[in-house]
Amino acid sequence: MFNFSFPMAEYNFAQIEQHWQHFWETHQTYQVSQDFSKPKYYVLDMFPYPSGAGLHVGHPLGYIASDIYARYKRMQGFNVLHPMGFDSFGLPAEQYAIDTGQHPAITTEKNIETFKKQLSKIGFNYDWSREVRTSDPNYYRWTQWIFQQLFQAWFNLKTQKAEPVASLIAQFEQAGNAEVKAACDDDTPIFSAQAWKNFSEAQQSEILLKYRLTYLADAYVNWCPALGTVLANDEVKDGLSERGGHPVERRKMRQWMMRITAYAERLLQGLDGLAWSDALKEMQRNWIGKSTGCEVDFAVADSPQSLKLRAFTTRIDTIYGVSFVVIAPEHPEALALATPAQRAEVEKYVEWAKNRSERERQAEAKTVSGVFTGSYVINPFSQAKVPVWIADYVLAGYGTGVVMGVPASDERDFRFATHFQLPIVPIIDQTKLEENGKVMEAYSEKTGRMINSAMLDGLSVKEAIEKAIQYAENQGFGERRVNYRLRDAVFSRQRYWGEPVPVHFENGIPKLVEESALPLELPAIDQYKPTPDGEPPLARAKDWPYETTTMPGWAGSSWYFLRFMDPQNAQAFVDKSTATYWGQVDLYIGGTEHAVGHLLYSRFWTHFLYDWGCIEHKEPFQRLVNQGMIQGMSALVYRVKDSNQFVTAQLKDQYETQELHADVNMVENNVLDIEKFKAWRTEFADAEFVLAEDGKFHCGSLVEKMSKRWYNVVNPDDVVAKYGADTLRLYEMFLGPLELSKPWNTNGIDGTHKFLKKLWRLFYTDQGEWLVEDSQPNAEALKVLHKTIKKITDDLERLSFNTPVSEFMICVNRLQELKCHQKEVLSPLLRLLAPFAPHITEELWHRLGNSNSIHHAEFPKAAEAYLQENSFEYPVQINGKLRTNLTFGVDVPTATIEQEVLANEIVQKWLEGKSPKKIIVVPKKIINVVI
RNA sequence: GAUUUCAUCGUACAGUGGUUAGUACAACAGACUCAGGAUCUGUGGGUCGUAGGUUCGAUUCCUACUGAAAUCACCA
Repeated sequence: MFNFSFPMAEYNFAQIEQHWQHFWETHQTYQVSQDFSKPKYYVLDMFPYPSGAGLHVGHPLGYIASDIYARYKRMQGFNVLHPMGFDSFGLPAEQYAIDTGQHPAITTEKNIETFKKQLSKIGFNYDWSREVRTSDPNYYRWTQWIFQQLFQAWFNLKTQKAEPVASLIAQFEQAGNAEVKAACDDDTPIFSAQAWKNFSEAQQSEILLKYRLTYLADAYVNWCPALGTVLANDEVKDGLSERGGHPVERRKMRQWMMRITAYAERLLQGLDGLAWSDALKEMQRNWIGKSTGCEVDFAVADSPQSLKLRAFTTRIDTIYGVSFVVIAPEHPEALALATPAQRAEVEKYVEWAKNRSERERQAEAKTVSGVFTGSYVINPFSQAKVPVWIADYVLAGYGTGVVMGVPASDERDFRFATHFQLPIVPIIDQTKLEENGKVMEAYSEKTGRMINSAMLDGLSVKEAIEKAIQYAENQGFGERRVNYRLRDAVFSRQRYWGEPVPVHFENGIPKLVEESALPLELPAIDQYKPTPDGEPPLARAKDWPYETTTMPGWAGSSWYFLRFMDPQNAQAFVDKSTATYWGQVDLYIGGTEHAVGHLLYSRFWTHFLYDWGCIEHKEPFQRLVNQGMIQGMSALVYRVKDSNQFVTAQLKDQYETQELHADVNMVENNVLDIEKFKAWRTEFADAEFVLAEDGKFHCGSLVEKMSKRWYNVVNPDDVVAKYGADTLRLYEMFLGPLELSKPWNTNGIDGTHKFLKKLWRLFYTDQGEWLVEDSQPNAEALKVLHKTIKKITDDLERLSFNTPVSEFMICVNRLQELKCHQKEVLSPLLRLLAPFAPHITEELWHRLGNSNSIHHAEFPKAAEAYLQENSFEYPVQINGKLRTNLTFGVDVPTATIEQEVLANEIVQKWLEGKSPKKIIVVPKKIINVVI
């Protein structure tokens, strides 16, 4: 049945791996069963964007870990779902299309094939029959469908869940919107039932958009001129686009938005139940940025319209220290507050602030700028009259866009007040003062007692906050309020290669495309760039009556984990009972770069789909592990200045040299292959080399990002060709803990390869003679085996993938010492190792005479019986120093041990006749006699 | 600045309130070989970041400091 014709003397990984990969594919070894009676386990990798560059050794790290875990769980009897797919919409393919005119679908298809070919060589146990691609119309039809559901939903704050818009309309018709508590736009007007009925269709549509979970709105967005599109907040880093690093500016545009803020509280609370790293949860908490405080009204003095400015603060206790109020330049009342005398200056400032890019604004965060409006407001607590300023350190999008300036207790306010010479009054007794009584620096701690604060004097900060809020609420000029830093997400992209938004417009009113018309497929267009008058690429399509922006990259990835459960379903995005069976992803492995993007959006959509009754779980990913980045280890050579002479690393300090990067593929264990180096580039062809004492040329090394630019990219294909997939898998795990970032250094790979050879030697002599015996193994060998089983199982349970490799090495070394070749030991050992090294174990498993796949065999269980000892040799310490060893049975009572220890000759000698103060017996550990 | 994580042979990682702190690579020596490679055998190498504390006993627990990494950072 199996062809074992190749030589057995050597471990021939190339033949073994090719043979079994083919076997698994033809026998569909990894196809997931639809048997819902078995316990399920869902192991998922973050699916990749198929870039043209292909894989480097960093990519498979997480895939290998999840692959091992999935195999482990299957061997334990779970029905394991372990799929793979592609996040195949995205910018690079589109950029390439703009440059070459080639349709992005074609390049994407090509890239996916490359990826799959590379992945297949590593021996993953993906069920490829479940593959999904976000750019496939059969897939994005459901992305569009989910979008439509969000459009038809509003978030009821009373029930804390999404409900159909129809129920909202019913309420409007009954009683207007005064009693409706909903997550909605801040500028939503209050109207009566009658008013609602009198609204035109367009007006009603506008109102409803303020409630829908996906909606059109004029918003300040991150516009990236270089990419020609808007970006979400998490796609912008330090004022530059995450992709490409282009400048980003603020621009007001009408955009599709996602009302993720509706779920802010649930997204925050939900974190508590998840088995994610603290760091990651903290990042999400920071991003959501909940702050509890109070809104308070400042009436504008001498205002004919009795205008009020509402400020948000977490420190209402400091209200008596307010010496000014600042509003954001974008604040709607900014110009209205300008007195005639100040008007010109205010206009100038607002104009200036508007045109500043996000980057400039952040880069100059420490420089103070602002302008006085000429208006004053009344502090409702003290009745003090304070000036109103406009400054761009106040953000329009957070809170109310109005800040009360308390320079003595806020650093930014302090800087502002100092710069514009506004009064600074200390209101907490801990505030540091100069000798002349001036405030030295802002005191922003929440400890101390209030001073100069009338009714709050003497209270602690906490008490003062509580009292002030209650006072404000009683007096009707303020209320308790929770704010989130989280913003609604911009959902429009002015690009081609994304999901079309399934909406058309009738007289400017957005209407959903009929569900039966989905998928709304991407139209063919002549060029992939914007139209000459700046419209998105889809505006080029003939007869395209639909929305011209497309969805962002995160749309398709926000629910793909659900599609894997039921990838072919044409009736629904996932069958509900199937989704109920598979439920949450039990283990999700991926990079930390998606901490606040993908992982937050996916949680949002999953919460929504739960509310909508489509699935029965709220949180998509129960346990999540962030694998670390694999960095590159660059090789450096040192060239003597102005010459073609190179110096070995040890001697470089004796010369004046410059560093050059050499390709790491010409370097082994830091030794440069000089011939390859000379052939690498013509300019090096006749280079000279100053060698080290050992006659070799050594390179320096440097850890940096793996990148073509540094010639330090290692392709897994090359490693597989040289050592085999099993070695690559073991080595990637052996490099270190999964979560840690670590450099790829091929130096150690020999070690893992040798290990596999040693394993082979347990089965065959170097002459190819079969060594395996059916005889009974001795107790020692069994102990080694079961100790290993226990350790490996424990390690896997806590997702430690590097330690088992070292444990396997110890085990094989020990078995070799013991000359153990018994089947009864080797068979469980193979099953134990199978998740890590699936090819060699499958091969040896069949050579042991098995006909089923080892990957469907049972994972061995540790038997305590083999691990137990019946006696223990105790180290005996006198005052913490080892003096002798004594052996006792494990069940001897400590009292007996104490007696016998004291009676012992050597102990007696050390006691020198004194009686011991204390005697400590730790069972199976140690005995310590204290004198 | 805030939060989180971390610090153990030359390097990368294990490990532990308790005897002599392990594994791999690298280094060194030997066997085999014409030689190299491969293989095998053996050897050396660590005050467990620094300083305190708890304890009979601390590399392990606690505190401070130092250093490193990641994320966030005008969010009122």
